[in-house]
Amino acid sequence: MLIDKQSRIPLYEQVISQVERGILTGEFRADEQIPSVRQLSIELSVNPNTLQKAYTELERRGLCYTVPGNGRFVSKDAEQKLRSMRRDLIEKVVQLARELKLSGIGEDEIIKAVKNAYSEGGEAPAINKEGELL
Amino acid sequence: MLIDKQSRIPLYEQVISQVERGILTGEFRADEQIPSVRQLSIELSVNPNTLQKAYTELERRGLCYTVPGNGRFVSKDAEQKLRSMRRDLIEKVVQLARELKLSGIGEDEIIKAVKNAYSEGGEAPAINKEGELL
DNA sequence: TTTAGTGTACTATAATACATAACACACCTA
DNA sequence: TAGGTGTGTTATGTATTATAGTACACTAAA
Repeated sequence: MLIDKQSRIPLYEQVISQVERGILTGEFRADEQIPSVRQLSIELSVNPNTLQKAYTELERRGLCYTVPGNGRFVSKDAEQKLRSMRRDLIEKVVQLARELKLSGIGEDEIIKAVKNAYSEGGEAPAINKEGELL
Repeated sequence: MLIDKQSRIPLYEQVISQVERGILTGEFRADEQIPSVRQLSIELSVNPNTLQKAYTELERRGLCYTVPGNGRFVSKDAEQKLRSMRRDLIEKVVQLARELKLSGIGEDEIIKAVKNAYSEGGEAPAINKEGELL
């Protein structure tokens, strides 16, 4: 598990993403235990409460469950649920794009805006060697 | 000029990006005046101080200059400077990627991480209809 | 039973970051 | 002079994030 303490992304959100990524890649399988808040707090040098927040959210999403006094485990349908959730998000994007198209906004404009939005959040603008917006 | 007040990206950063985008697209040309802090504060319903912060940063980057009592204008070499700046950022990414490659980390892993990082910041995870990480 | 490891809950605090409000001042143009 | 520019300052409010510290209940294992 890797996190970036310099990032603008909150630590607990990074942890959520990392666990979700682990589920999708097969690193964390159904009914397998995920690292405890205390263990992970040491490994990442992060406050246990921060991890508690991340895990609570993962549980709210139905991706893991708790066995009191024992630990936290990946839900049986976690992977399926994750793929479903992400498909839904993609679908929303598609729907929005359709509306924008009807409004007369060009596809290039949308793509530029999206990539521009991404570049704003990070340090690597979407641009080629000639300095052109892609 | 469009901004998203719901975005995680600070308003002043959005303004910076929008002006830079305007310079790259030719909307703002060399020695042309850009909207004043007061004018834009009304247009966007944003506090003048927030815009002042954005414009100060643009000036620090050498992309515009101030004529006291008159207004703020695009630098002659703003477009060139912007393209150069963005080329440098791309180059940094390339350098970093080379180091990671030498460390034995696969290209796919880097790309996944980058796209994952982007998806963390927004609402549209980089993933296909099958729910696979791209 | 005891111990150690789990999750959970709560309060308080610190540290930032962001945005606004409300000024005052200097400068230039018309 | 009047009105528009930029600049600078101080104070305030708000939200978010992260930490510290503590306490409690549960379970597995020695």
